[in-house]
Amino acid sequence: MRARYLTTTLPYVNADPHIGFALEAVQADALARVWRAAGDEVFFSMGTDEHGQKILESAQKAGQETQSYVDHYAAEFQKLKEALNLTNDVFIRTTDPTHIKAVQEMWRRCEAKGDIYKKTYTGLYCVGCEAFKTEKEIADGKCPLHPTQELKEVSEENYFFRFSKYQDRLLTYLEKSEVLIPEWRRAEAVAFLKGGLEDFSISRERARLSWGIPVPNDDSQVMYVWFDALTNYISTLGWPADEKGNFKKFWEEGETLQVAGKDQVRFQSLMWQAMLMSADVKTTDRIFYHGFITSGGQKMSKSIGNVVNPLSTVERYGTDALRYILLRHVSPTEDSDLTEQLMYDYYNAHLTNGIGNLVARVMKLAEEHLFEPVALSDANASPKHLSLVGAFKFNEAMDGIFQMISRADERINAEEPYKKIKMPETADEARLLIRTVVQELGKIAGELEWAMPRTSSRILAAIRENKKPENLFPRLPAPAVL
RNA sequence: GCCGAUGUAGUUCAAUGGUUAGAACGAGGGACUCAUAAGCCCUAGACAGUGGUCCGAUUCCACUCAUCGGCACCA
Repeated sequence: MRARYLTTTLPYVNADPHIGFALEAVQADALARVWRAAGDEVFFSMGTDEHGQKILESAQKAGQETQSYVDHYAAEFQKLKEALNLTNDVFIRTTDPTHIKAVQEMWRRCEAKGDIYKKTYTGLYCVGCEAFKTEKEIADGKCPLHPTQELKEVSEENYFFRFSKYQDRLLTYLEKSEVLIPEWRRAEAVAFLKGGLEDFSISRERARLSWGIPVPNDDSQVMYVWFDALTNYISTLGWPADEKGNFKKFWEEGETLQVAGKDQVRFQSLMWQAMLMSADVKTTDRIFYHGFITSGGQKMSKSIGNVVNPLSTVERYGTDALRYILLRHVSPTEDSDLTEQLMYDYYNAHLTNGIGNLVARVMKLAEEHLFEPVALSDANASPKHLSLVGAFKFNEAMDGIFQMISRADERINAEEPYKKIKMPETADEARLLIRTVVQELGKIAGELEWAMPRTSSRILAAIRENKKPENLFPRLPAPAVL
């Protein structure tokens, strides 16, 4: 048994939960469940990133107080826990007082190391947006949102983090195996490092951006979101006070794993690790980067109308159906496509016709012909499947489980217990066969716990009661054609 | 433009330097009936393009094209 720390990234709460984040959450949850099943002690953290310019703007646009705006969205993201049946132990919000204190302590430590200094930052400022614009945001030298106004070159004093100082140590960090998964993403991080690191700004003038964590001993500045948000990975454990000892147990002495999207390499594997080095905190052991979900071969966007919303998908298909789709039909590390039609096909072919129908046919036979429930030996996932999940091969583990379902169906067809039960001379043989397939079903249920927990327990309950349950995955009407 | 990843049947994926490139969904056909008109069996169907290395390439290399990510202050 060992202590294992697991976290997703914190989604930025200026929009509804994205299916890509649901993927990240479900992958992390699968890992947490598999580890617990193996006897490990797991600390699984999730949360929301709630500070910064974009959120302030979104709140203003919505005509809401910033705090109540973020409260609303934090609640939306917490709904995911129920909707996806997630087993995260904590939900950290970057507006939590304990997080704010932790970030300020992080700041003090980095400052004490001489890694925080003040410098004049000059950028192009759009008066209309009341914000600095990055090069990418500027078209033809103008802000696309306010093309009639000239951008102003504005300077302000900000604090900077001495990122450049950590170039060599980061290179060394990246040499360790499995710090980046998949391994080939390392090249990207190394290339970034070798391009030379620039110190990054970690504060803004409070006059321009009020929605942030105050900089210690400087009321005129608030922290920029990066410094704030990244610190959540340890503030969630109670760092620095660590009254419950979770930080020591799970971060310092345990194994740490972060799950993030493939666009996060720079932030998670470089900037965050440099901050940890500066604060003399252990770096993250492993960071797993998942791929993106596209829809119809394109990035999801409201204007295209191809957005797959996780909450409405759960409403239509159910929690375990979405978990199933994300774990089996989405590649762990490559981009994958999901459309209404694809999800409907997966649901029908494998859940309704597959596991759902198998449970119905087996339990009907059992209910009618067995005199007592079949006793199950402990239903646990097989080591083979557990290790596949532990190696982030969620889809391969799922393939293995669904092969067991096919084999059970094949067996029933081949051995025909439903026919043999009707003839007195083969009735006993039929009952034995039925017991065997019920046992097989129990095994399948045990295998499914980490992936489809409710389905797993419903199957086990049906076996215990020796009763055919309500259809697990009812047949649904086809989706409207787009 | 540079770096990395991906490109395999209608669709979603897999494998492999060498006999017939696997599977699932969908499609067509068949025998059955315990089950959610489900399940089972059979059939048809593919290696992005060009060039190279090699006795032999889908697999290795180069280039082209397409998609995605990165190339720093949007997280």
